Amino acid sequence: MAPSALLRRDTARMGPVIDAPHPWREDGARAKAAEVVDAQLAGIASIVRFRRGEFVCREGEPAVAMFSLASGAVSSWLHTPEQGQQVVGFQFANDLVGFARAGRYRTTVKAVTPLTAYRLPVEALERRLLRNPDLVFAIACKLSDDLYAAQDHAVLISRHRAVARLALFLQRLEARAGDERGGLREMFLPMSRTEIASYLNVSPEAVSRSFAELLRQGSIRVRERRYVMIMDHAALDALAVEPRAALEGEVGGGPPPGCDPDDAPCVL
Amino acid sequence: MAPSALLRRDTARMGPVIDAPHPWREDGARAKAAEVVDAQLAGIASIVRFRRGEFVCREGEPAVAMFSLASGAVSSWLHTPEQGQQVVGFQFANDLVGFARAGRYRTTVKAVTPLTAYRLPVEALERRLLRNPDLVFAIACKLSDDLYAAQDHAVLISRHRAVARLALFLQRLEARAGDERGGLREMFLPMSRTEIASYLNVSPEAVSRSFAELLRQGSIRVRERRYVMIMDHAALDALAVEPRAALEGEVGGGPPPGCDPDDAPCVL
DNA sequence: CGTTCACTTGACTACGTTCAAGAAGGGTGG
DNA sequence: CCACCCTTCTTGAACGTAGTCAAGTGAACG
Repeated sequence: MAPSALLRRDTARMGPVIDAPHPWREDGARAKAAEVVDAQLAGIASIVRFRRGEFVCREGEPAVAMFSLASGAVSSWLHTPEQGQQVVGFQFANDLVGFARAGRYRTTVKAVTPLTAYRLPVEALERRLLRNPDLVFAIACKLSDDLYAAQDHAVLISRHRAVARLALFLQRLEARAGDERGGLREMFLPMSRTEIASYLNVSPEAVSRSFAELLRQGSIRVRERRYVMIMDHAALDALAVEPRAALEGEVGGGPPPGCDPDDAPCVL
Repeated sequence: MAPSALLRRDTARMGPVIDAPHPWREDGARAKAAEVVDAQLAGIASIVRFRRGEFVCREGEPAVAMFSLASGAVSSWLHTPEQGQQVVGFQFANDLVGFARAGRYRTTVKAVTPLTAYRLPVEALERRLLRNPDLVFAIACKLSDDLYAAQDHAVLISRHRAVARLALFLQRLEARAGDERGGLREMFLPMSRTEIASYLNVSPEAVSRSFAELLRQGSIRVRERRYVMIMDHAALDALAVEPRAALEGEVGGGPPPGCDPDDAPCVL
């Protein structure tokens, strides 16, 4: 059962789930009692399954539906200036994919495992959204989570050493999969080395070398290439912290000397 | 008036503005007639001003309000593993900042120009949100815009040549500032070289060298360090396209041979 | 059992970082 | 108004790390 850590889902309830932390509650409160929100979606959702490697949607094509992932994992891709594409994120159970701009999908979404999802047609979805503030609010919370993940991605690929990126990546995956459980835990990496390389923005070779280095120093243990156990979190933390002078200490030193001395912003 | 390109705002109307494109309309339709949405916010907003270098909010502090920017520009910072901080985005007039997670600000927001903003206390804001689906919907659209910007940021800093990053950055700034206007246009860069460096994830030295290179080849013209005019968009495009083998062509070749031959996902 | 693709390992090159020093801009004080 | 100071920015030179090309290994599948 270890491999399913990233793919697990509460199978007791059925139907699409929009589950995100509330931005302004300090405790771990959810955006809204999930049952209420999900009931709004149950009527318009249909179950779809994808095989590994299949596309859930493609960047630039007309956006006809969104997808709430029930089980499995996907990678989200974006075209790059040089005609290639690049992984900008991974999504798992309970995540929402298929976001659109100007009526077209923003990213290409590809199943990296066998996938089960709830398909939510946009017309019906939009009708419900404009009548249920709770539902939109829950989706907004989900969106901000995605925003934060994207920002974290930028921070991740700002580490220079490839091992540092991999170390951070593995720790975040474990945090996402493990949540509350402590102790040593093997986790399943559903994505290929190539996809990891694209996400970390390093060459596949560098990913290999970084895995090798982590193995060499004993911070991780790898089985069958896709099962990873973190043996030494501290060592990984140490790698993530690089000597690089990334604007240490307080940001930019506050108001420059040229500004008025009174500190408080004026409220009119 | 050229310098105000990035800072301009429709001064005809007053009050906070939530203005984002509708995700599912192909034309440039807005999320909702702005007047309706903004009227909801007018009652709870107060005007605040910040001087250059002042902080609108700080990462980790209790989130008491959000801010709708009326004029000026800000930079958003995130702490990095090595105790430093890093620019994850720039926001301008009509943008929303001060997003939170678990009751605390997610980023540090710093004014890079004199700033005017509408302050929206979270309690009042949340009350309005939970009663006005249109309002939440508009904010969700804004959030997805921010998400896309963050993803684009990741794509931007995936270019390894520093000139490529700068070229892309300048083009995006111009696109954001200029919108519809064609032709040569000088634009104002409100942020410092150091902030640009942090956002592009290169050293300040590399930013200098990249500016020098763009100048040398005549693609841009710079005045007083902060006024830039793009002379040759094609040259900048060419720089942004690097030889790098970034997974060219179709992503990952579709379903691997191991999968069933039938192509369509099964809809239950 | 053979073929294919993904992954790994090795050597060379190139770009950016770093360290160090110098130039320029803005603000303050005289 | 000018001179001074501080900060920011620019330029230069050596090092380090990842990219690239190339070959080799392993696994998965037919």
